[in-house]
Amino acid sequence: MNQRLPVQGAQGDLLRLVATGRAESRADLARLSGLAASSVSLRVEELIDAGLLAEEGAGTSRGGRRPRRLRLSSGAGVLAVADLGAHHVRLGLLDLSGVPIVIEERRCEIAEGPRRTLDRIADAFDALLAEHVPADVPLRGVGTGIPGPVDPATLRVVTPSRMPGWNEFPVAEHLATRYDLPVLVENDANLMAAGEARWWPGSENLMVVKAGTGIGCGVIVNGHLHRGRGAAGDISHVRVRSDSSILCACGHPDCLEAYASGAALMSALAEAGIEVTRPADIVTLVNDAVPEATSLVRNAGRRMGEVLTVLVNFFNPDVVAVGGSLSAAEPLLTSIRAAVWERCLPLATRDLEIAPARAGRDAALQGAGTLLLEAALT
Amino acid sequence: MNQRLPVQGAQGDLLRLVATGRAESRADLARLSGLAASSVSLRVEELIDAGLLAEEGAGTSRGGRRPRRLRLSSGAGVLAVADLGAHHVRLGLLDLSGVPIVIEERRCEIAEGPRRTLDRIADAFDALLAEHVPADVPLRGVGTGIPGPVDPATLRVVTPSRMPGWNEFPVAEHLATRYDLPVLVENDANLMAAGEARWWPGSENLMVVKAGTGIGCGVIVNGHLHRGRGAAGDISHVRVRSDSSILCACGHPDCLEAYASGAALMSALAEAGIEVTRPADIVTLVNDAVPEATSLVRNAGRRMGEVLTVLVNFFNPDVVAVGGSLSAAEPLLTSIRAAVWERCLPLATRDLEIAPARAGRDAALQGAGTLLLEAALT
DNA sequence: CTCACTTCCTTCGATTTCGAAGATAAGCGG
DNA sequence: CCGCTTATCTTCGAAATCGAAGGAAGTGAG
Repeated sequence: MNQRLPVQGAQGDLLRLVATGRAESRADLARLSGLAASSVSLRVEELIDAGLLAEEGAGTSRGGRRPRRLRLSSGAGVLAVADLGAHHVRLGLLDLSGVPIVIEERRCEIAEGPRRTLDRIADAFDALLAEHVPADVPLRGVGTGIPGPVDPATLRVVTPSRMPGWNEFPVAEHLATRYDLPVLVENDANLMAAGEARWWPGSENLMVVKAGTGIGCGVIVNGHLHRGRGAAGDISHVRVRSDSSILCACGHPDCLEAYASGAALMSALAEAGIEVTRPADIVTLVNDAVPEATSLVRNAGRRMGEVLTVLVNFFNPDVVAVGGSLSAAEPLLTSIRAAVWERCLPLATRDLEIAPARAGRDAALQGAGTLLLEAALT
Repeated sequence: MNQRLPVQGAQGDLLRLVATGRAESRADLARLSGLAASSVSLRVEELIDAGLLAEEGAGTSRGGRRPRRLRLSSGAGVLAVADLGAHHVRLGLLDLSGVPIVIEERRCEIAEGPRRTLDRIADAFDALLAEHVPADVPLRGVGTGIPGPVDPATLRVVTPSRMPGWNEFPVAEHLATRYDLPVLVENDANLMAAGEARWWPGSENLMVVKAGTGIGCGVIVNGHLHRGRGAAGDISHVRVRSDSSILCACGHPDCLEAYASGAALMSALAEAGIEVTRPADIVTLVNDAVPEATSLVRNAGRRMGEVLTVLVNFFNPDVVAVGGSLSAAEPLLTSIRAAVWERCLPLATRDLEIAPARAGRDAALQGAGTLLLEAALT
């Protein structure tokens, strides 16, 4: 039903390796795919004839003949991706290697419900396609990130906390009525993790924490997004050790989110008489050395670190990447690190890197691109 | 260097599918391996000629012709596996499908150091081989479980807590001097998890908790043992919420192990004037309805449940299997369940099964068999 | 019992993949 | 400039794999 890329057999694997940037030459492909060099040459030939791959000059020598560089042909197709937030949507077009063609941000109230929101996104896609993509370059896939849990089996939104009207809405089906293409619907933190993974080559196991208004987390195991039964990666409703007791929106007391999320920090600041409207404002306050803000952020980092301690011991990742708008506040990362180093097993922290996210603002869109390419090739 | 099984190419995959019990017929193999039915027939023919596979009667029809059942030939080889504890070792021989040929338990003090201990094990292997295996049936691999952390890169023991003389000892190298074969050295909880995984067909993501003298945990992700950087699965040194403060052997206060391990329960019972020597004795007390014991076990279960809550939200497994000698105490599982159901996200517990381990006492040996077969086929 | 249907397994020619050998194209040291 | 080394890529016969077709052996409905 879905119009997939016209590739068969081993071609898909080769195309994927080039698209994800892991391979740049026929020799790379032979090494990474496990195929014989001769077979690789044959398939690459076919892919070039089909207009999907292109040769582009020579790469740098590694001591012998220089490789002939391969890249995805710009006519191979584009992907339309979006990342939905509470009050805005970030969306754009990528080529098949995940490189942005155009990305923009629009206001968009998720509370307007799924139909209007999704139609707005689709309209925006159509406008961008008309403006930025030649008519003969095909759209190969459509994907969106959702700020709530998505059931991977049905691609529906399930029990979202701040998305009235979205519960059990069949997002993928709705988009599929407009696009006869592979459709991706995924939690936003998961997309961010998938996007971040490309920036940590060599690291197979990652935790990616999104510290923004809420606290999200995505998990990469063996280079692939781990979904579990659909809810994997949640860390925001872990109970933290505390003297006081705050009731979280989820109905349980003392969730991490109630202490360390951007939303929690903003209300704590309000109580101290400092009004802010976005988590990014907290970063500004910290940079301006407002003591209340710094202390709050440090506290949040320590609490997040205590939770991460458990998960680092258990999951033992290579990297914990911290992103989201709050992550720009230096003391956050410092406090997370301190808590994890102090409490974790030496074996677990031996080669662990706790670092700022590398993918930047478009991490989720890039992740959507990666996963969509996978879907279009399978 | 290591004498591997005389298989090449696709033969290994097919043999593995039969050995692990996932395939019983050529048709199964075709479905699971992705090979064409004709290719499967050819390879199976070769494996039968090589004496590795055997045909054995007919299976049950699924609505058409009955399949011709395949099993590993009994002459294909045996595996020698051991599971080392603090004061004893459980060891035996398995056929290549992991079915026990002979298993026995011997006293053995791990504190005697690695050389004497490992030589004892090897002597026991040799004796069992001489007695139970015809001389023309080859030994295909040797493996042992270690009650401490094992670095998967070097197969050495690293910073074990109750194994004097073992730190940094190259266990695999030492065994390899006696056996020119694939050698497996792995943490005991990991082996147990690998063994348990076979008993949960259809479940790809498992947590296996071993509640004995200590608290161990192994993780199966996508059907494979997750090692992380070598320390994955540790849950015993997570900080628990507590009014009091107990210093754990690891140097940190309030580790789960200090509250909920068999060792911790035994010393708590001793304080109440009830002397026991093994965690299994606690189970007896609980079954005899000794109130102190029941209350302690219930408390331990609750604490373990609180820790598992975090991990279930994060990892979102299909199954949490609870084994180890303490797991025979009913209230343990009940309290774990109660804590997890109460606090976890509905999406995470929707289809979650928290159940007693199924593999029984030989779980670790079976796991060693599974992993060794893998090693012998790669 | 017969007939339609399903599943299992094999046969055989077409296709794909492999791998050894060689051609091509660099870097490097004298 | 010239050999020596390294790496990339192609050629071509051998081997593995595929897939369509068909035979074998069962189930179930009428």
